[in-house]
This record gives sequence, structure tokens and C-alpha cells, in this order.
Amino acid sequence: MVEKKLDNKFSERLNTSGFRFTPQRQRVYDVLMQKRDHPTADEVFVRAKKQMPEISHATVYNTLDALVKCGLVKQVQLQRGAARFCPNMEEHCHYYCDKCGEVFDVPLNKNSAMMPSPRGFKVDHYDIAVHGLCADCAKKK
Amino acid sequence: MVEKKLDNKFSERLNTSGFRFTPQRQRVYDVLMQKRDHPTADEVFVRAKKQMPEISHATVYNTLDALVKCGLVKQVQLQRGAARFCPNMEEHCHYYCDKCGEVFDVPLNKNSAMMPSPRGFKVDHYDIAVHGLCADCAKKK
DNA sequence: CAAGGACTTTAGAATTATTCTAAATCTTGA
DNA sequence: TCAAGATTTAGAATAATTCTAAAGTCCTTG
Repeated sequence: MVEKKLDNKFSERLNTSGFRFTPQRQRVYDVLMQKRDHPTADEVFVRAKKQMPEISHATVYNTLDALVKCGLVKQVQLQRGAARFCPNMEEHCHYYCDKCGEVFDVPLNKNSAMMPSPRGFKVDHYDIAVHGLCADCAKKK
Repeated sequence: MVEKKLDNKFSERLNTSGFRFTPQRQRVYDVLMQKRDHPTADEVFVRAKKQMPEISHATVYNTLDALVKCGLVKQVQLQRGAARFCPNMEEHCHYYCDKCGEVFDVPLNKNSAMMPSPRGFKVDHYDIAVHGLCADCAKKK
């Protein structure tokens, strides 16, 4: 029971939040790390299936929730419809093109602390999106 | 055709974006103004129905979209699931309690300009949410 | 090793949120 | 007044997510 501890960071992180390591969870996390384009749960499902054809829809949803709870992944809700997922845990904000749907991360300097703090509110995390047109779409318009 | 122009700000704003004034749109907007608790489209529908029983679901959705396009209302996506709507067009951010779901606006000082600007990206608007626990829920925990 | 328990996965059903469709109605300008 | 275009409506359709029940896995204890 002791020797599996050092498996890797990923497995440790799951464990400390009370989750077990499973191949499905590894696979979902790998999918997110491999192509960092902020896929939806369904896109993750499709990609995960390529190497693990028997994985189910529900597992992908459950896993994404678990990873969010572990602090391994961020859930991003940029518009109505499907949530997107992002394994970049650095402090950053999302630039979102309302035309083509492209999303990209922009690191955030420390001064995000400029946010006012209503008394008593216990901040968990900030969620900052910038909507507009990406360079390409802006040109075309 | 001329004398309706000065109806009110609301109607003007619709017109300048190519929308017509309709009683349904007025009603939906009134609902948002009367109770500023960031209702979902469905909650708006229920409230609107009280004084306008024949209003339809689709109209509420269409209207909310129209109001967002006019710049009269903001759409807020704080979590998975239903979008919420907010008639406060001042620069502000949303504090959201992940436990009880309460949302409140906090005005934002001018220094929101601190946001980095990737070259070529044409910013339309910022969308800033702060997740955590409201004072009440933080106490209980 | 066997049994029990907790956690996880799976397929598919169910639910929720939103969008679409087609027909009816309304408004506006010619 | 008429035609075009916008709007509304009920209900169907779609999309996104959650739920359910059964089966599988892994660990711990006897």
C-alpha cells in the first residue's frame, strides 16, 4: 500500500483529494495536456476514445469534475452552451473571439489583487474573460 | 411615424440597433430591472408571465438576446447550466457564491485597464467573476 | 484467500437549457 | 391598402449535462 505513493504528481494529487488513480482519469488528463485548445467535455470524450474506445461519456464528465476539484484543471464558461476545460493552472485570463470561438490564455500579473473584496466573502478563484475579436477576425471585418 | 421617437430611452435603444419596441420586450426588461438578482432565462419567463400570461418561452430567449445586442443587458455565465442576466451596465464584476448561488455586483474601478492586450485583439468587453463563499456560507462552514 | 465496502465505470435513460420551425400576427413604408 | 419584414407563439428538436442501476475494481479485514 505504501509503494504506489510516488507514482507521479498526478496520482498524488488525486489521492490527496480522496480520489483514486484510474487509467480513465489519466487518459482524460493526457488529452487536456496534449492539445491545449480548451476543448468541451464532448471534445475530450471524442479524443479520449481514440486510445480508449470503451471510455464512456459519463466517465469523462465525472473525471473532469474530479480534476477540477483536485485543482488540476480549470473549467471555463465563456458563452452559453458547453463548458470548456483548461489544464493551465497558472494565474491567467482567457481571451475569447466571439466570432470564431478561438480561446487563448494570457498570463496575469500579480496585480489581479486589485479586485475589491466585499466583507466576509471568501474568495476561491478569479475567472476573467475578455471577449472580442481575435486578430484574424478583426481584420476580416 | 415621428412622434414615437421619444417614447423613452428603452425604445430608442432598441431602434438604434434595428429592433422594434414591443410590449414583450418592455416586460422582459422590466422584470430584470425590478428584481436585480441575476435570474436565468427561465426565471425571467416565469416572472414575465405573471403580468403577461401569454408570453412564450422563445420570446423571452429572443428578447434577452436582443437586449444583450442592444447593450441594455449583460449575459452572465457563472457556472455550467443556465445563463443569467443582469441589467447593470456599469463596469462591474460578479461575486458568486459557489455554495448558495448568490450573485452580487461589485463596481470596478478604472484600473481594469490593467489587462494585457494581445496584439490585434479587439476587445469588446471584460467578464470578471469571483468565485468563493458568500459571508453567510463562509460562516456556516 | 474470501467477503465486505467504497469507489469507479458503463450504457442508456432522464433532465435541463436552448434553439429551431412553421404558422399567425403585427408594423411600417410605398 | 399592400407587401415585406419583424415578431410572437406553441411545440418539436437539439445540445449539454446529470442520473440510474448494474457491473467491475481495489483495498482492507477476518
